[in-house]
Amino acid sequence: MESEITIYDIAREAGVSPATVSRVLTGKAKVTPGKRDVVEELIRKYHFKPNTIARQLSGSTRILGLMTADIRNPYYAALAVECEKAANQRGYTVLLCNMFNDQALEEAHLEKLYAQRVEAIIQIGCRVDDLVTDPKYAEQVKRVAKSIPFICSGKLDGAGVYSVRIDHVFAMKIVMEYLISLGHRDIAIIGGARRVQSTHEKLQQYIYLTGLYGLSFREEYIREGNYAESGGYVCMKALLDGEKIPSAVIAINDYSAIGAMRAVFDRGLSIPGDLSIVSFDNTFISEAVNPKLTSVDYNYPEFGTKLVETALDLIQKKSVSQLQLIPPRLLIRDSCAV
Amino acid sequence: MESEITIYDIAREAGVSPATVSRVLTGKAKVTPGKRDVVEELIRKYHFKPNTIARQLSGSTRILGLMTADIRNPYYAALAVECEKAANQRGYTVLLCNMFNDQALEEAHLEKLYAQRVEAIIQIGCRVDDLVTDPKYAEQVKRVAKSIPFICSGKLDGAGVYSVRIDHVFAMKIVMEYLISLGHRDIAIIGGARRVQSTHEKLQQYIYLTGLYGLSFREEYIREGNYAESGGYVCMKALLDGEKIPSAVIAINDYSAIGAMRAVFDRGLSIPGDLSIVSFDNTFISEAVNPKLTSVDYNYPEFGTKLVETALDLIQKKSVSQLQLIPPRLLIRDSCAV
DNA sequence: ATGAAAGCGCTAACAC
DNA sequence: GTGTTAGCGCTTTCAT
Repeated sequence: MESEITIYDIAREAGVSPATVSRVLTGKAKVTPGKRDVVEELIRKYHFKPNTIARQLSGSTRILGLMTADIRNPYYAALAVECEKAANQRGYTVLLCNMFNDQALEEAHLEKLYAQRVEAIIQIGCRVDDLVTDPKYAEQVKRVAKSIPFICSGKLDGAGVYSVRIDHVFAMKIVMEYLISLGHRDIAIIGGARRVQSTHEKLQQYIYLTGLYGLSFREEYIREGNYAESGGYVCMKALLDGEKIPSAVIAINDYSAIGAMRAVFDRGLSIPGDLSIVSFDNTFISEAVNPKLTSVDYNYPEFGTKLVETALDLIQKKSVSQLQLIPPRLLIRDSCAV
Repeated sequence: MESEITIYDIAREAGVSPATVSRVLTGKAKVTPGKRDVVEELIRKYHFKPNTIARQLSGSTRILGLMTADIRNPYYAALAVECEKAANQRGYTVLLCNMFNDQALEEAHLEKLYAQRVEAIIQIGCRVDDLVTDPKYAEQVKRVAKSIPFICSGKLDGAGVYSVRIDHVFAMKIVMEYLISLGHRDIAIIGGARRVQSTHEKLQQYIYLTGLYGLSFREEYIREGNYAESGGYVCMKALLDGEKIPSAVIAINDYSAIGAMRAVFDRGLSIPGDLSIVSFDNTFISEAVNPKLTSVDYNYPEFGTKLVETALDLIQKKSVSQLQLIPPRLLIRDSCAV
């Protein structure tokens, strides 16, 4: 481990001032070509890299804080990666924090990002997903949002933060109308929880459309679950044991869908022969299972880009709409039939 | 957005010097209880958080750089998350960089982490996976490794870096011996590429054990693929079209396994009835498919912890073995039969 | 125990 | 254009 070289070393050897070295580094000011060459030559010679920390201390950090519920979940991974790409393209670095769906970690990371002086914080998942906002967390966020723009993929009532989220009402609409167009009248929805805003919106829309199109409405066609494979399995099992088996099932996400599929296969039934399935999220899972899942795609590149652009606009004090909706689209594959 | 409060503000209001505020912040020196209380009260009152960047500039950063091939891949996600946990538990923060399997990004991120003055760099995936090291990259790493410890999950010849990796030879051994104990004699291996060190080791061991146990050896039982679902599908398809269909197939990872399964099902065959399958990686995919996959688990918590501990030992100038092997284990589920 | 002051490595305002 | 000089916000000697 060697001691590190600084702009002073370069300046001394080049016979110029540190400021000049800084100028060629930033490229923001004119430098006589001759001197510039000498300095650049030295930089190359020593493989000199300016200390990012020092730069940040006397300027902006150009770092965006990104808090995700759990990066191991493909939904979050896909979105996080798009945010990272979008940020990088715009000259920003992303500092990623995993919350593991743990509220204590969520609070700790928020403080950490603030202490790190990131220029904006983007949160996807955890308490910003709740239907009814936790006032304690809203209070905490409100405080940091006074000095740093805060953008989330859900909502946080009372904190005055910005939201960029999927239009879940529309998502449900395209799914239902697709199934209806296929002739389905007995449609169930499984796997999510009402306390989650996105699921709540979908459920509301499901009920509304059931009425609108005069479909058969049954309480037991709405089955809450844990968003995991196990939840989908349990829900579908119960559905298959019910008095009237639906002809189509909407799974709240891909995990729930594969659990549901397993329950169907266990019963010796086939998909889409005996039962049609649609899911939300369109992670790689949709492509990987057999049959491939028809799924609602959340348009991750656009979603991530919008999240980041909103953050950057806010950093530049531009005025931004408090709520922006991303339109999802249906990807038709092989899991649905009449 | 408000201007930010500093230790000077706290010091002034508390009637002490900035140094004293710093002392209560770090907790490394004695402060008269009375003064400490006043300062702590003020810190709470203003929700003051010391600027991490300034702290880093005059001290250590306590940041570990983590470069992953692609965090969307569950294998990397699982490992990255364990590294993050291990680091956090030891008072370190992780700066995550995604390389998207792109060599230009790999180089850029390496430089970025160096410029960021992380205390050590851990790389999982990309060129450290190559069987034959890219001398250009080795050179670059060697340079940064002069001032920062570099640890990887593969190898990098000539760069003098540290390796913590899976014992792939042993991994292959437990898989083969398990299949042999079940009575299989016609075993194929699909999905990986020889130019990848881990796959190369497995293939060597496969050939060795095939000879040792007198199994039927056929060139066409070794089929290279792209580590993705599509590769597994193609390989299995070819195997099913071959003159002698194997009774068991070893897939290089879970993705390849599900592709292979799809090919088997397409053919109207069953697993494990007609064909047994084992995979490596044991990501959540193994649990999610039907039948559940018997898979080699890479012991992610231990793997991640060892990676981080090695980094921290190196930071503290402790002497560490250049190569450490993590023993994998076989998780038996439902995808194998006689 | 505590304050004054130097310094971490860079950028930027200000002269020249 | 370029050098000089202040900071950026904190930690850490060094006195006292």
